[in-house]
Amino acid sequence: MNVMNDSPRRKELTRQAAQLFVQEGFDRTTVRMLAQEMGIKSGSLFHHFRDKQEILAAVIEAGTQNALAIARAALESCDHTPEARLQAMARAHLETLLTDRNAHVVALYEWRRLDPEARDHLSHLRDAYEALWEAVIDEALDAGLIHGDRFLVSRFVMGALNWTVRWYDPAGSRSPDDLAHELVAMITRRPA
Amino acid sequence: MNVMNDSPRRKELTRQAAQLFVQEGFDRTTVRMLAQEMGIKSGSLFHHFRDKQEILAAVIEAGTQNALAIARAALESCDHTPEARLQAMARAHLETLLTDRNAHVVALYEWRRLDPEARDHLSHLRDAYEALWEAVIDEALDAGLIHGDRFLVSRFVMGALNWTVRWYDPAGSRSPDDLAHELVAMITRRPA
DNA sequence: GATTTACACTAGCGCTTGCTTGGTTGACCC
DNA sequence: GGGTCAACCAAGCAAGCGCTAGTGTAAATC
Repeated sequence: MNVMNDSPRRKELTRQAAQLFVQEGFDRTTVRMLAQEMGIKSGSLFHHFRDKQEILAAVIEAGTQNALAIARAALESCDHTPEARLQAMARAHLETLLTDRNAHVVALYEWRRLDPEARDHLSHLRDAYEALWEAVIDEALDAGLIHGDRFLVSRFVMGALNWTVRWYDPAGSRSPDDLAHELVAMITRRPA
Repeated sequence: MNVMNDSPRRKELTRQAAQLFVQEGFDRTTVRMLAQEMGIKSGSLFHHFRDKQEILAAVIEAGTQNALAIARAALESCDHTPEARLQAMARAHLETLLTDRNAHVVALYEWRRLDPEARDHLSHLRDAYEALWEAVIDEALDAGLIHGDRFLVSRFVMGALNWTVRWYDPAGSRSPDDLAHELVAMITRRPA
């Protein structure tokens, strides 16, 4: 057995699993369906993953790592004004929906299906991502760019952004940049 | 069999099912678990519901009808200013989380588990609810209370509100009225 | 050339699933 | 006091589930 390594093969299988989990939901996706999608037999699947739960954890971990990397890169390469940083974070968040949508949908919808150990491990990753957001929102509050309760504002913003996976069409006419711009304009008190 | 009636018994069973669906998720909730929670045997369940899918549809329908009724009542009893109406809608939305949280969580998380016919029927109900929101947002836009793209603003607001089921604690110190006030203040351009 | 490693296969075990069947119970009704 | 009917039950079926055991094999490593 080959558990918990980072082989390219395993990464590719994880990507394919993410798509099925989105289509069918984790519980409805059987190991036989996963295997067929991957072009192998169901028994062979357990060479790469200890059990079905581990596939879910791998999908969510990959998505969160990706989001974290994109957000960090965006913060490093943007202007250091609170408004620019706010917008960079929003755009980065929406860009992950382009590059890795399946994993993010799974992370949002199937989080509760993780067993306690995996949830514990992954919640640290997610906390790191949310900490980035809260820092940026704190700066915007301090600068007087936005007003209100720190806790509530960050929850409302995260909600608005996470909800986009329900309706955002990457093939449509609106770019992540447009959406980020509109969102920042909505919550800041200056005209867009 | 007794399908698709509105007996009080069925309503009570639906309420109990909602709780289990929230705790375990629809797919993980077995008919035996449902029956035990209801104090009957699993076979008896199919006297009240044609199949497991119909229980899910009943839960979601009850929650959406409830939300629609509360929102309509709130709009009728509030001031006719755009700001008051916006706030009344937000507060009504959050109040449904107090009175009928389980059903709403199920509607948000398990919508995709509905079969096509049920989804078609229920999406009309949901559209009616969202139409209320879009009308109120249109008024606020026309009045210059908020600015921006009509479609995007309503999606962002719905996202912020729907996301509250993830973190809002009804037993905490913040009332639905507080939250509604803060949200409206965040998106309108006047100080709170 | 022998051994190890990575990856895949076949076959199926033990269990749970949603749902059905055929029948019982007790309250109400003309 | 026979008939009706909603509500429930015991028993179980057919299908599908996650996962395991044991084996084959080609490539890499020694």
